[in-house]
Amino acid sequence: MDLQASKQKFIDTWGALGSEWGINKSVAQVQALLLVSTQPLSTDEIMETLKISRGNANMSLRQLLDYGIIYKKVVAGDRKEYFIAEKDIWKWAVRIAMMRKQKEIDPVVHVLKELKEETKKIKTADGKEFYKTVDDIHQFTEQFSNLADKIFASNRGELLLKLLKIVM
Amino acid sequence: MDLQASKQKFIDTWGALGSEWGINKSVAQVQALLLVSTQPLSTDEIMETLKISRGNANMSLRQLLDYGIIYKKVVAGDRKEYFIAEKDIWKWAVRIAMMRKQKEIDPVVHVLKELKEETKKIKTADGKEFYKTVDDIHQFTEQFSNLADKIFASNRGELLLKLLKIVM
DNA sequence: CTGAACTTTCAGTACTTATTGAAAATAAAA
DNA sequence: TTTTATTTTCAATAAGTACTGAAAGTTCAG
Repeated sequence: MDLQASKQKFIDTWGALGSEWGINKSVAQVQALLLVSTQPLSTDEIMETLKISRGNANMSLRQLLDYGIIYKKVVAGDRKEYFIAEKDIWKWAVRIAMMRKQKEIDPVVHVLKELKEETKKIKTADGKEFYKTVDDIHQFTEQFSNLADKIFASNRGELLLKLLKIVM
Repeated sequence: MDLQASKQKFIDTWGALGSEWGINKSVAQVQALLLVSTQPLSTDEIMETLKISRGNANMSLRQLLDYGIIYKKVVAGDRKEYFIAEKDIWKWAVRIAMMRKQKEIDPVVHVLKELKEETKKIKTADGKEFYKTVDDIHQFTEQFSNLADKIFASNRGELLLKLLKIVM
């Protein structure tokens, strides 16, 4: 199997993983393609390689730029825009993780807090049981949220993980 | 706001969270409903509360049973099946996490290994760069996979997390 | 300016996933 | 065994999500 085939396999696998975790397949594939490309790529090159439309390519690139995990690269003497991927996984993965946490987890934690607030004074058995159920989930989530922040929201994540491996 | 409304808010929030993370909304809502219910519930009660069809209710319950995060409960003198939720979040959340890891992450790790194997002997700059890209992702993933296993695939997860909070 | 090169937008369409409801299957009671 | 209650299945349909392609918008060289 040649390198080109391996790259294609990587791109396909990455697209499938993305789909399963709520990231658009094309978006994931474009990132994968840029990750394994040695040169900056233009929209047309991406369209051709992935066999996707201009609209799709453009939207996917925009999204990845919004995420902050790819960059524009000016190529001298060429009017087209070129793109390169952030290659440091500790940068791009952490960025995705933090964004999704903020967008999808934090609002849930907020609702859990509200629910506890709303029901903490209820004295019925039913009310107390509900409070406990919500509280359990809230505490569980906060514990992981804390751990995630410590690992991700610092630039010492890699070191921390290596230390954990030693002590645990 | 009364308890019933709070329960509904919990169910809705849970359904939305599920959708965002690849778990069918109805499945998530049924689990939420059982989590906040003081008694075992029948299919009919679930259909009525969540306003979903019999087919949907039945499929959702079956899936939750497959996941192992709800149980059947026999009610004396009643022919219908009743259901209760596993209330221990350290049991059910860990189960979901491990199942998804196994189904969706592990195969990707396997492909990453294959890709490294396929390309490790390539001597071109391009080949070496690809190997490094894949290797970075592979190592990153393995580090988290290890941490996850230590926290989840043991029954001391809660203790571990508390210790981490102290030492980190 | 003007026109060519390039990018963005978005209505229409295709594809995927979720849901319904009724028929078939199963299980218990009469 | 027959009847009745209950569960399961699944074809049809709805809802949600992704993708296309062409038109509109933008930018820049001449």
